[in-house]
Parts: sequence; structure tokens; C-alpha cells
Amino acid sequence: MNVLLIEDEPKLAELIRQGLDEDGYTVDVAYDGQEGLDKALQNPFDLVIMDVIMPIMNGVEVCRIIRKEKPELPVIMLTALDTIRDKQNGFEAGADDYIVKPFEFMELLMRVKAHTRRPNNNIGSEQLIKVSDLELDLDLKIARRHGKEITLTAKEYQLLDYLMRNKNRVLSRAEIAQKVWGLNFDTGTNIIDVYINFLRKKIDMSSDRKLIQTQVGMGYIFKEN
Amino acid sequence: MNVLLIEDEPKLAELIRQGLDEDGYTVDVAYDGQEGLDKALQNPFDLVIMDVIMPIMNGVEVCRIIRKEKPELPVIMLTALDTIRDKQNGFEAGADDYIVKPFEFMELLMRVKAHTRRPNNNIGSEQLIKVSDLELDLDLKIARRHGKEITLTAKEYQLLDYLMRNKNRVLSRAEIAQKVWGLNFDTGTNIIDVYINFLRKKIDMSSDRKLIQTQVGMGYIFKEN
DNA sequence: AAAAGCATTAATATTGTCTTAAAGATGTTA
DNA sequence: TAACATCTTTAAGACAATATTAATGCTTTT
Repeated sequence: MNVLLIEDEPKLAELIRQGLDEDGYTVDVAYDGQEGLDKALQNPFDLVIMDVIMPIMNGVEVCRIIRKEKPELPVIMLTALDTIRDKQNGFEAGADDYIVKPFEFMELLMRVKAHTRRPNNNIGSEQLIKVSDLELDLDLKIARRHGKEITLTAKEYQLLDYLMRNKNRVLSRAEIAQKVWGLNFDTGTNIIDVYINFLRKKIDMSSDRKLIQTQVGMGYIFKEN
Repeated sequence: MNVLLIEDEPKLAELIRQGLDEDGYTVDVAYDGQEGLDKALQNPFDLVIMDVIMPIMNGVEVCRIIRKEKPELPVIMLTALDTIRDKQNGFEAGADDYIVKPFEFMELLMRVKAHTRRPNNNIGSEQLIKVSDLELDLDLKIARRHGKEITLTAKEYQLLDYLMRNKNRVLSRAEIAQKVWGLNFDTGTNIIDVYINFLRKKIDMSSDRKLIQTQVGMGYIFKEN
């Protein structure tokens, strides 16, 4: 689940980000209304949490535009304002929920869960992992490089998924064997090498930037650049 | 908009009923948990507002059952309990929102509006799901391709409904089994394959554009084109 | 330059899928 | 309620796709 947090106070932003992260959400933070609006419109988020009082553009305005452009995207407003009129403004701008500061993190978390539960028909929000110019589409279970689609077999997909999730880290054959093949001890096979070769042919053959690199004597590394 | 209000205190119930009525909502009131649950399951409401503490059956239980039977129906919990743990119970039972008594009516009204806003339900008009040139008529429970009617058995219909609602996403056999057959299964059967085959014969046989595609080792995907 | 590690290919084994048929349920009609 | 029709589920064989092994040649390290 991808969440966009628009909050100008760095400490609070970090607190929320960390808390949601620990609960398995992927959080992107914007520090003012304009930046938040841009991100919200350009990326496929599942939920937006935003402060009302912010520099450059306030939350009510941002919310109104988001609601117009993406009617399905849930928005939770976060603010110190506690009069009925303020809440009314927020809801009329199209907010789906409203939390008054100070609040306990658990309350926010529960409301986030409530609003991200609905899309059980994952309509619209496409899941993907992106590293450099390669993206792995978790819905279609295909890869894309330079916009070009690359089909993968089940094992190739599992391996690439593992490599990309552990980018910029040398992975030993033992680790890969365990995570992708579920093998606990070495069977004296070169199957990992073979599959690395399959993947290289599909994703690295045409490009100069080799994403899959060999670390002789250590393993393989999927390198971002 | 039809709202079900489950509240055992007559005065409060009447206050809320009247307020929502004035704002154009059609309100049905139930005075205990059991009665409320029955009404909720038997009638097509757009929203349920319910107290937590009630005779016969409490709100958390009622909510849990409603959530299971009608996953799309929004529930707002209404209660005097104000600890985090109480809210947590409410949300975990599947409530979409939680309002603490005493509250101002305006706040309730705004939250009601927020939860009934999403009008993906074209009430009254014929309900159908459309993907490419195939449409599934949810009223008649038939499919149509190129305007030609295709009758479906119950299981075929359920499967096609699930596939279409989750178009453009690879669905594993485990997911399909769970959602369509309600099994956590492991019966080592090929029933999904057989039904996919039935559907293909009915909807994909005559056309070039194959909507149902196999992703070897992964599952099936209903692909829009 | 030798040894070890790695890449590549092709052959073979294994697994996954499609299709058909028939048996088991369930519901309908006389 | 018996007979029939239809729907659901199981099972098996044919076929297709993928996974794995193993042999050979190439690259890196010492």
C-alpha cells in the first residue's frame, strides 16, 4: 500500500512515516501543499494523509483538486483546528476523514486501515517495484525496461523480484537458493547461474547499464544506477 | 440514500433520524443489535450507523457479521467509549468510522456524507461490469459479447465476475479458490482449470481477442484490450 | 599459467495445463 | 417420489512449457 503524507513539520512527518512503515505501508513524504499535490496527481497512491495548514498551498485547496482529479483516492485530513466549521470545510473539500491534533498514532493507523481496506478489488492502483529504468509489474507479473514489456517465467519472476527487493546488496548463492528455491543446503547445482543467465538475456542484453552484476567468489548484486 | 440506524436509546435515535431525514436520507431504525443485523442483511442499505452498547447483541459483533456478509457496506460506529482500545475493537470488527459521544450532529452528518459520496453505485440503473467487448449483466446474471447473450451457470458466473473485477492482474489458483469457492484448499483438484475451460468455450471461443489468458506457473489473467 | 569460478548451451526430466469423459450432486417436473 | 435434466466435481491422458542437469568453453584470480 502506497501512502502519500503531506506534512510540513519534519518531526511529525517522520514520526508518522516511521509508524506506517513499520506497519507495512510504503510512505512518500511531501513537505508543502504544492509538492504534495504534484506527487498525488503523478503517482498511483492508495491514500493521502495531509495537514491542513501548510506553506504555499493549504490542505483544503489541495484536497479539492485531488478530489476533482482522482475521485477514488481517499484523503485523511490532519489538523489542530477543532471547530465544527473547520471540519465542515475539510469534508466539503472532499476529505474522507478528519483527525484532530494532538492524536494518538494508533488512532491514525486504524483510520488508515479502514480507508485502505475498501479497495479489495484492486482496481486502479497498480503495484510495481522500480529500480533504475527497470520496473517489475506485480499485477501483470511482467518486467518493463524502456517501456518495453518483458515476459518472465514463474521462476525468473521470483528471482528478479528477490533481486530487486534486495538491490544494491551482494546476495550469496546460498541466500538466493534459500529464498527463491527454498533449498536449505547446497545440492551442488548451477541452477542459480543458469537463471541469472536467463534474466540477463531478457533484461540486460540490450542495455549498456548492466543491472545484474557478478561479484566473483561472493554472489550477485542488482545494482541501481 | 438508504441509511440503517441501530440505536437503542429512542430519543437519540429520533434525533439522528430526523436530522438525516432533513438532509434527504431515508432512514430505517432498529432498536437492538439482532433486529439491526437482520435488517442490514435483508435490505439494500447504503450505510449503517450503529451504537456499540446495545441489548441482545452488541455493535462489535453486529459489525463483524455485516462486514463478512456485505464487505462493501460502510459502517459508522457510535459510542461513549473513548479509549484507544475501544476504538481499536471497533475498527478491527470492520467499522469504517468511529464517532465518540457526545458529538455534534453536524459532525455525524459530515461523516455520513463522506461515506456515501463515492457513487460508483449507479443505483436504479442496470448494473453491469464491462471489460473490452465483454459485459457482465449483474441483474440478469448473463454475459454479453458483441451484443450476443451468453448464459452462465452459477459457478461460471461467480468466476467470471471475480475475473472481471480483477482484470489486468494475474490471479493465482489459491486466490481464485478462496474467493470463488471459499476454500483454503488443497484438495489437489483441477476444478479451477476445468471452469476456466468452460468459460473460455463460452466467451473466448469465437473471438480472436482472448480475454482469459494463462500465465504458466502463476495463474490466470483477465486481460483488457 | 594454473586453478577456480562463471557463462552458455543443449539435452533431458519434471511440472503444469488443457481437454475429455464420466461420476456425483442438486434441483425440477410429472 | 421417481425419472430426468442440469450443474459441479473428479480423474486421467495428451500435450506443452518450464526447470534442471551436465558438458564445454570462457573469464577472473592468485
